[in-house]
Formats: sequence, structure tokens, C-alpha cells
Amino acid sequence: MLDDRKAAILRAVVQEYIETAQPVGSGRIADAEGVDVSSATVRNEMATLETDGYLVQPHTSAGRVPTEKGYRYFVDTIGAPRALRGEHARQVSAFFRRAHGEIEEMLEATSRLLSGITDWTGVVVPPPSTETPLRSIHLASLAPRQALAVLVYADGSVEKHSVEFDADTGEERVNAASAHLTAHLSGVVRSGLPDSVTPTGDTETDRITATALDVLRASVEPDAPSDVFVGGASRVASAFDAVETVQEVLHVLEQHLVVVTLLRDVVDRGLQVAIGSETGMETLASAALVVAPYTVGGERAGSIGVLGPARMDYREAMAAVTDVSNRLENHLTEG
Amino acid sequence: MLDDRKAAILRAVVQEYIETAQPVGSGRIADAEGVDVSSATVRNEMATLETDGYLVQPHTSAGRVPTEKGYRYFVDTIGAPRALRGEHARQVSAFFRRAHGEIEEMLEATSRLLSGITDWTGVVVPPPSTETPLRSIHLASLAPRQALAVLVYADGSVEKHSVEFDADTGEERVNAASAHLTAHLSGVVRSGLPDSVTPTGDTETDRITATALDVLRASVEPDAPSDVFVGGASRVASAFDAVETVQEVLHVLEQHLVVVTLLRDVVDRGLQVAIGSETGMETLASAALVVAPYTVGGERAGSIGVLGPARMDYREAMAAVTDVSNRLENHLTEG
DNA sequence: GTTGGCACTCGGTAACATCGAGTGCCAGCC
DNA sequence: GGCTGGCACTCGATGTTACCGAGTGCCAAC
Repeated sequence: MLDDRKAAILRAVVQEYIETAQPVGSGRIADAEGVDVSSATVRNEMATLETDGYLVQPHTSAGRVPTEKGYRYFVDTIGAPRALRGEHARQVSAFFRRAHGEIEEMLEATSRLLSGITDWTGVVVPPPSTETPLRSIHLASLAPRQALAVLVYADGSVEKHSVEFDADTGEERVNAASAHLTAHLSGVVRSGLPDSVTPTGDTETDRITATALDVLRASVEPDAPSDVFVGGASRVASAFDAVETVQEVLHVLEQHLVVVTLLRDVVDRGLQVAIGSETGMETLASAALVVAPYTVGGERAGSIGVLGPARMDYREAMAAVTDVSNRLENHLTEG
Repeated sequence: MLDDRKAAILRAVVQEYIETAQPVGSGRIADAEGVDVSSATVRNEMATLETDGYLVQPHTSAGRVPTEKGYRYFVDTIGAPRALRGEHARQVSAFFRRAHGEIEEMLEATSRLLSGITDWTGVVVPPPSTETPLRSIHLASLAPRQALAVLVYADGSVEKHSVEFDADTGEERVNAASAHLTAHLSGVVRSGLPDSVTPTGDTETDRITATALDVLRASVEPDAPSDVFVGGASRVASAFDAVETVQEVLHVLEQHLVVVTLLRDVVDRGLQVAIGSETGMETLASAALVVAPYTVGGERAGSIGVLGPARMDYREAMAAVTDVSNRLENHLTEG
């Protein structure tokens, strides 16, 4: 554990580095608020902090830069999450006051909101559709042997799966099957779909129903294509100085499944912030991720996050992510 | 017009610059295929080409770099579009052989395909849904006064619009309205929706029908949120050397409506390639766009494109875009 | 335990020389 | 007359050197 003075110095270094992106020298820290010792003392303490792995020097005659461990300490001792203030708080309020319409559009806009507030990239993962209650199912025939199963969920999201039939199917039968499915599966969650539904008595209708049900059951896969909304990806360009890193991070953001997994893992580990290697991804070594889960009607959880450089403003990002996730939760629950 | 030798030299300069991204000197050109004069002569010719605006020198003692006009000449005299060859041709074939399932997923994958072939960013704009025949309409009630109008199009794409009712509406009535709408509007194009449909006789059902129809008619707006699939955005990072440019281009790609408009404008002007300012966007000054339209069943046209630096391999990009658009057209038409 | 002082380090910047790729021009050659 | 070898010239890139100063570690003194 760090004594008070070391802690104060470390925090001051992180704070300063976040603001300036320049290695921080002992002089600057000695002047800083909350540190009332001379620069010589600060130097001694900094040397210890370096030995203990909280700081590093880019080169001998330079100031110090926080390590992952340093950022971690900073985040862990950041105290009660500050609420959003000023312009940003207003932005969030206004956003949710105006929010309406399609849920996907709204979540996409939310990712842009996060990006706008924090200056980095915003990510929004919707609750898994497999855990959202179904509202209705519509089979729309496209060709004699092909139909589209359109699932409408209670939260207003829509999903589709194409269904292939073995034999030509009449449209009336398809409609009958469609109504039958809705009648039996409304309110059910897709991961809890039954093996079969009560037969209608009409053989062909039942076959259509069964085929569609099979498709829907089969679509509950862990590696199914996942929705993610990424807002402000262009900010990545200014987040890292190495072009190579920019490209790698952008590449990560393009792989939606990876992003979803990443957020989930971090949330599952009970973290609000994952710094560098804590993300579990080598390519995010100089990045940090601030996340917050949100739940809608009990268990079905989505998450939101902000991806930026390790030297991001954690206070603000944590406040933003917390506030937005709460508002989002309310918005989707009261809906 | 340029005489043969000047043309050959210009073409060689462009070719070389595309490959090396370095200013091209007279020596290199004198050695190049198709140019059998000394470097001194090349220098004289290059000086003329510079006066004529085809080339520029970054500084006095450097080689030459093509201008927009230079690239334009190169593209205009590129001759018959080469077909894709080798590995790339195989990739495209394999892709369309395996392609199946949801149209959106497939178009998204197509954008990644384009990116993979050309090394730059691929863009796919689906045909406007307003011009695609409707297959069926499903009203799904979400709340007493709210429903979701789910439109299923003949090509298997799905779209939704939320509908608010003035008064509470029973589910049966909503279903009746839904069936009524499908019956009357199947095969119709959304931009050609009628003001009203034959009344059912039931006042409330008719009111629901009318409300839904109003929403659908209102949703035919030029600035409605548009689908675009952008694949390989991370390649932008390596396309331009100025971080600033990278950010600007990424920003453009985030604005889907802008991208759609951009592609449409270029196609409408009858161009296959838009270089720098030809795109009409200042932020794309050092970029180039290679596009191709594709049509499905007559008029409804989408387009695909590749966005890269002005010094991209136009031959390959044009071949890729042409080939993929043809294949895509076939794929969607034969379905 | 703290601190002022001091020698030391070393990246960054500037001044300067050098190198060489590339140029424009010109006289001579075919 | 057009092409070309030759040549003086330009100027970015690269390397050298010197210097500055921010920052350090250490130590003696308070």
C-alpha cells in the first residue's frame, strides 16, 4: 500500500499526464495542489514509485509517465464516481428527453453521445436478443420454398432469419403457421424456445411451424453475429500517436463479435475500467476501456463503454458511462 | 491532347508513383518500359507536363508527383477495364458461390470483400428500399397505443417504422389492419404508396390502416437514415500519411447519408472514378473513389465503391468494383 | 525526515556540412 | 530539329557537433 504522500504524488502525476500527455517532472508535482514538499522530496518518492512499478521514465533525464499499474491505482482510488456536470450533463439530459423511435437508431445515437462527451469512441451493446421476450413472429414467404421469419421483440427490436422449406408451401399455410407461432411464443425468450408447439392438426402447417422453430432454435448460438454500435471511431485517429496502433484499434472495432465479447468479459470480471493488458487484448495495450452494464427488466443486460487511450480522463469517462447507462436503463424500462 | 511520348511518360510516372508512393525522377522513367529516350529528354517532357498541370514537384530537386489532372488522364486512357485475375478473381468467385442468407449480412460481407481485394475501404450501398417492391407488411403492437410496422421487401430486406395511435387499439384490429395492408400493398413500391386503401368497413381498423399508411408515406424522405456497409475502415489509417486526413476521412465514412449521396452523385455524373476534388468533398482532396452501380430488376439501383488514396491502383480497383458489381447484380437478380 | 545544492544525463533544437537524387539548360551530335 | 551527354545548381535528407535545459540522483546540512 502506498502512504498518503506517495499516493498524492502518484495521483498528481497521472492527473498531469492525462492533461498534458507529456512526461511529468518533480518540479511540476511539487507545485501541485495537495503536495506540500519540495521537488527533491518528490524526486525521492518518485524513484520509489518507479521501483514499485507505478511509474516509468521514457529516458533518464525525462519526467515520469504512469504505468498500467499506476493508472490502475489512480482509478481504484478515484473515490465516489463523480456525476456529470455542466454542458455534458445537459447534453445527456437533452438527448434522453428527445430520444424516441427505433431502438437501434437510438442506441446508435447513444454511442455517438458517449463519443461526444468523452472525446473518444463510444460503444453500445444492446441486450442479447436471445434473452428478450418475443412479442410476435411473422413468417413472410419470399419464394415457394423460402420464407423470412421476422421476430419482433418486446423492446421493439426486430430480427430476421431466413427459413428454407423442403417442399413448396402455400401462402395461407405460412400465414397460419405464423399466427400459430405468435400465439404460442409471445412472451417467450428465444433461448428458452420449446422443442415444439401444440400441433394445429393440419400436417403441412405443422411442418412449416416446426421448420421455422428449428431455425429459430438453431440461431441461438454464442458466436452469432452481434449488434454493436460504435460511435466516433474517427477519434481513434487522434488517440494514439503510432499509425500502426490506430490501425490495430480500428481493426478491433470492426470486429463486432470481438467488441461484444470484450465488453462482456470486462463487465463479468466486475470491472468498470480495463486498462491496457487488462482488456485481454494485445492490440489494446495502450488503450483503456470504461464500461457500464445496464439491465432492462431484470436479467437481460446490455453494456456501454468508452474506448480511448490509457491516458484518458477516467473521471469524466466513468461519470459519462455511469450516467448514460442509468438513463438508458430508465429509458428502456419505462419506454 | 498529349502526344504519344508525353502520354507514355505520364502513364509511367503515375504507375511508378502508385507503386512506390515516392516522387518519380526522370532516370527511373527513362529505364521504364515503353520509353526509349534518355533521361534528359524525359526531363524536358516532364517540364512540359508540369506546365500543363499533369505533374508537380514537391520541391525543386525532387522527382514528380501526379496531380489530380494527371491521375485523371491516367484513368481516362487506362483502356478496356481489365478483368480480375489470379487470387482475387478466385476470392470473388468463392465469395459469391458461398453467399446466401440475409441480404444485409451479405452486403456487409461484400464490402469487406472489396476491401480485402483492393487493400482499401469497401463501401456497399443497397438499392433504395423506397424503390423495392413490398412483399408484406406486419403491424406488431407493442403497447396499447404503439405498434411497429415491419416491412418485408421482395429482396428479403426488412425495415421497421414505429406507429403511434391516437387511441388504444385492440390487437385483433391491428392484425386485421396488418392483413389488409399486405393484401393491398404487396408488390407496390414505397415511393408509390397510394393515399389510402379500400376501406374494410370497420371504422377502427380503417383508422389504424390509415395511420400506418401515413407513417409509411412520411418515411419516404430524401434524408432518411440510409443503410451503407463500410468494410475495412481501418485501412484508412495506412492510406494517408497525415493523421489529420485519416481522421477526416474516417469522419466522412461515419456519416452514412454523406457516403450514400457521394456515391450516388458520382454515379449520376457517369463517372467510374472520382479523384480528389472530383468527389465534391474538400476532406477527400487526397482520396479517390472508384464506384460501380448495380441494378436489381430494372431501375432500383444500388452502388458499390472503393475509397482509397488518390495514388491507389486504379486498374485493380476498377476491375474489382466492376467484377463485384456484376456478380452482385446476378446474385441478387437470380436470388 | 526534509531540502537546497550540485553534478550529471540526455533528448531536443539549432547550426552547419555533406551527400546525392533530381533538375534545367546548353552545346554538340546524329 | 530533335535527342542526348554533360554540367552547374538546388535542396531535402542525413549526419555531426554544440548547446540548452528539464529533469534526475545523491548528499550534506538543516
